Amino acid sequence: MPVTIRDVAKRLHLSITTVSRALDGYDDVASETQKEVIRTAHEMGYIPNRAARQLRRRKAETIGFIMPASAKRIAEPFFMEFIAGLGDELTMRGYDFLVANATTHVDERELYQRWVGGNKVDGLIVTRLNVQDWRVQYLIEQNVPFATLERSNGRAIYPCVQVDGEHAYFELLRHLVDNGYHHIAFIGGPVELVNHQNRLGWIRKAAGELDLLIDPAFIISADLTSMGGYQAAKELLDITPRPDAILCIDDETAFGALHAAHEKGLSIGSEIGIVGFDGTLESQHTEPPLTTLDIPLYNMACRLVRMLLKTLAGHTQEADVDKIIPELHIRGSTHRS
Amino acid sequence: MPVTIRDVAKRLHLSITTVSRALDGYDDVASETQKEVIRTAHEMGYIPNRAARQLRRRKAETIGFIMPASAKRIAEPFFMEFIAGLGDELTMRGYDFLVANATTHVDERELYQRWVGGNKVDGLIVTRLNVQDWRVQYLIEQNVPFATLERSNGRAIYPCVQVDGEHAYFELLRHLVDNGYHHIAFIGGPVELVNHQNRLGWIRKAAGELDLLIDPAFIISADLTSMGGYQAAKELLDITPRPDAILCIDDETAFGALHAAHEKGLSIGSEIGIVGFDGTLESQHTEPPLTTLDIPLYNMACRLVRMLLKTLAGHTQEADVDKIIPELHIRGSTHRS
DNA sequence: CTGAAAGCGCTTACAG
DNA sequence: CTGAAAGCGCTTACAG
Repeated sequence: MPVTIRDVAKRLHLSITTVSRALDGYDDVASETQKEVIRTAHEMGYIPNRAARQLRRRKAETIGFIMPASAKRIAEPFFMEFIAGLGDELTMRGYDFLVANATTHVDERELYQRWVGGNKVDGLIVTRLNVQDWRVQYLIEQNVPFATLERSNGRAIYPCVQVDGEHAYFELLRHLVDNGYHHIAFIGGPVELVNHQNRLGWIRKAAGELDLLIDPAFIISADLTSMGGYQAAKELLDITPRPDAILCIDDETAFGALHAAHEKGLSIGSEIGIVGFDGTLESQHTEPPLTTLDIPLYNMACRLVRMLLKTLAGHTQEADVDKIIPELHIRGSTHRS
Repeated sequence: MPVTIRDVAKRLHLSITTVSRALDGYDDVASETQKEVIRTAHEMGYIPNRAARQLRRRKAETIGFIMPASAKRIAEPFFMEFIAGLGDELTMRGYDFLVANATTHVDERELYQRWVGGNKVDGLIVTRLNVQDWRVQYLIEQNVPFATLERSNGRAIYPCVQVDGEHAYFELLRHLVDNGYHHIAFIGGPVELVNHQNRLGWIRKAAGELDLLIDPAFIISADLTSMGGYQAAKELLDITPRPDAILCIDDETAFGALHAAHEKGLSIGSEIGIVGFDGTLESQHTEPPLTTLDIPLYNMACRLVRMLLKTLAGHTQEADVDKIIPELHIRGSTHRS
């Protein structure tokens, strides 16, 4: 039987009201009393029952994250790094972190409804946004706070962290051109993905400025997995004449592309350049190490949490938007020696 | 304002008692009434408030998983695959899944206390067990149900999934010998890890049966990350004469070892063999693809959940132990052509 | 500065 | 078969 506030009160001959207030740091409690209460509670191993507190306060002190259904596997380095950031920041602030992923049995929409309807979470973090995103709409309708990685279209205001890759892609393309790569291909994800459109847009813009033509046949969609990247790259490499540089929407896709290029017997870094996005730790250890645009995923996740909690606390000024500039890491996969 | 059980009762001119019972499928409710209630509740978008239910039932309907502090990063493919399995199985069964990881600010023990003391979880999943494991002790003391991946020493009974790699390692070593590898090295993890001891034990046993000597200098510990594997492998490869095959405690470590071998200019698969453990999806796409012992992490996680829920339901017979036999996947990293 | 009391939304003996 | 009532462990106006 866990220790309750009543036990603590009894021991001190106080009312539960006072104990509760002392523990919560109200200033209308004698500081002598407060000290006593805190000490005794600690001694007795009192830990507030969360369910009771939630019920009474009508707050869950919990933030949720639902793996986007588009994610074939949660196991992508991207998500783990991101989730680690969310979890750490939330834990540190005394919040709980609820995670779920859609399955064949339970779909994404149902999960949102469960959590929102059941008052299980005070807010949500949403990633992998689509240009039109029903999740954003739903949460706005339900009046549930959330923060997102990237933004969908529309003028709704909500806190988000956005990547601005324009300059980084320009740098990347200039590096590629300097190293003799001229026939650029792109393996993206589903086209409705904000990340797909943005990254492709930046590539096109940079290509324009550098007078590079991008063959439309060299723009292709995969599913953000290494297997998808592998298959897409195989297709690209079968085209004649074939591209000499493949930019991938993320590192995971690039891992598969590396594999395909090796299989074709191409010398990566001289005959073919391959580039990822995210700067995952794994990208340092591929053969050859992967050129990538590095974004601080862990920190981005922490920032999202902070933004969301700020919103919950009601300190919402206008739209809270954080811009992240990716950093170009040039490695062996694009380096003609 | 969300719909409560009271709203549903009012609408139907019933008491909340009856509504509650109808929804829970008690058999002392007229089946006519029950149908009505269920239909109306659904129509009105009623979703039970979890906090209230938890408080009343004194159950959280939540299972927790705390990332072991020994994990440098949650971002390891191993954990993601595992967590995906836990999450899917729990979500499917209507349970919530709480995740946390220790940080510099909040230590592992504190997290356990928070969850157990605060009644936040009904049970826990524990991984990466040590030979002596305080978590197991603590949970037994607190009388909190849990299930583990691998077992610590001692005779306590609790449900667990265990890998039995004896045969698979024998097969692996025979394959290595057949391919001309004779100087075996092992990059493990912290020595107190059950996985470290078991895997090394199986390797030693198989080596004995095949009359291979293992140089003690070739047994070395890293930290289960690719960076750790990279550094450890560099050290191993500097020894003269150097090992010609490196078995790693997991795939992640092996990724780093591959990198180190490439850097040294060794031809992997002919001059040096490298082997992982886990069979992560990433292992298919390394250069060369990685020989590994494949275990069905996702399924193992699902099984653990089922075992744990069975325990919660009180169907605990004797010790519930599942044995997993790894499958040897021979790939280019150990294949002399 | 402290306490008695109401109530968050459920579940569950108990009575009828 | 149905309902009135107690209570899970807290928080928080309100009174003193």
